[in-house]
Amino acid sequence: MPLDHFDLALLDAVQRDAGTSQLDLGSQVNLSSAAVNRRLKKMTEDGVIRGTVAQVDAQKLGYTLTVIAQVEFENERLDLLDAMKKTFLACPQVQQCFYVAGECDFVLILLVRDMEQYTQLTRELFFQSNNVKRFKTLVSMSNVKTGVFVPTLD
Amino acid sequence: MPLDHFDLALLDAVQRDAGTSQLDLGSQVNLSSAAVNRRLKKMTEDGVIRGTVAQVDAQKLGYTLTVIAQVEFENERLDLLDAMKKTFLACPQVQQCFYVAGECDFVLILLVRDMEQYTQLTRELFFQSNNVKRFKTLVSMSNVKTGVFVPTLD
DNA sequence: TCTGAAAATGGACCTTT
DNA sequence: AAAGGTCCATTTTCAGA
Repeated sequence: MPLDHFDLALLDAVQRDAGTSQLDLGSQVNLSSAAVNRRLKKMTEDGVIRGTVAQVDAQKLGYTLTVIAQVEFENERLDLLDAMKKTFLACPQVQQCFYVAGECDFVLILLVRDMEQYTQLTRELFFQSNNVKRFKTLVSMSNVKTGVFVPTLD
Repeated sequence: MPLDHFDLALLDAVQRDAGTSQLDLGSQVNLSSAAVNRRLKKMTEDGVIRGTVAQVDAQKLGYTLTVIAQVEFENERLDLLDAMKKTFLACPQVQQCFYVAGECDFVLILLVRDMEQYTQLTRELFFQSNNVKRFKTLVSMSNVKTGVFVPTLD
């Protein structure tokens, strides 16, 4: 599954705008629309392209607050961690979750309507389990850069 | 720009798979494809839908490491912070960046090929400016949840 | 809501290296 | 073989009746 510079250029383009027609993509990278079609199909089959999603403006849906939470656990037993992972995965307000090495165990990015919803969520997510030693809350004042763009050139 | 439950159901669906045809979306939410078309068009014009993007597998492009960096500044002058924002925005390996209140100033999510690339980046991003007091590095052992999904129902 | 034109997708087939 | 190009059928989009 080697990716040549055509593939990388296509990945760059569709990560910016997945709505671009294969004809337009073709003229951007100097390829016929059929070749573009084949390459996109192959990269999708290979799992390089996992899918296409719409990006929704969180503000406009009332999610005005982005919160970063760092959660440290009492007990790091694998089954307990797995249970926490499942809880986080199932919570729609948890937009992202990373399990990290070092001092804190999970880093969460949460999208909430207001502080009240956040405090409510901390009860459900953190205190329900009885396994959270402490957590730290960072409130984003400005979402400088967001998205899921993967570098293609460097 | 009031969003009814049809709109929310559509937003939910296109955030999961923007490739779904309007006909399919229609049968999912009990609407004709024409109605789906009109609603999607309107929400795009209103900026509720900001666009559609392809999700690429970072691992498959060789970006095997996700790093979370917390950066604290010496001097919080507005022009210096703006300069940092621009630097972070321009760096492809900085996937996300939040400016936060409280003890640390920026939280970054970085996608890097290996630790060497990260240490190289810290030099370029953090030490070039001469304005970074300290930074903390958290290495993600497991990207439990990623994406840009905005809750639609709750 | 239905109909139809324009556009986009995706496969078949042929050619080149 | 592997990959590109052209052509064509099918599907999808999207505006007007």
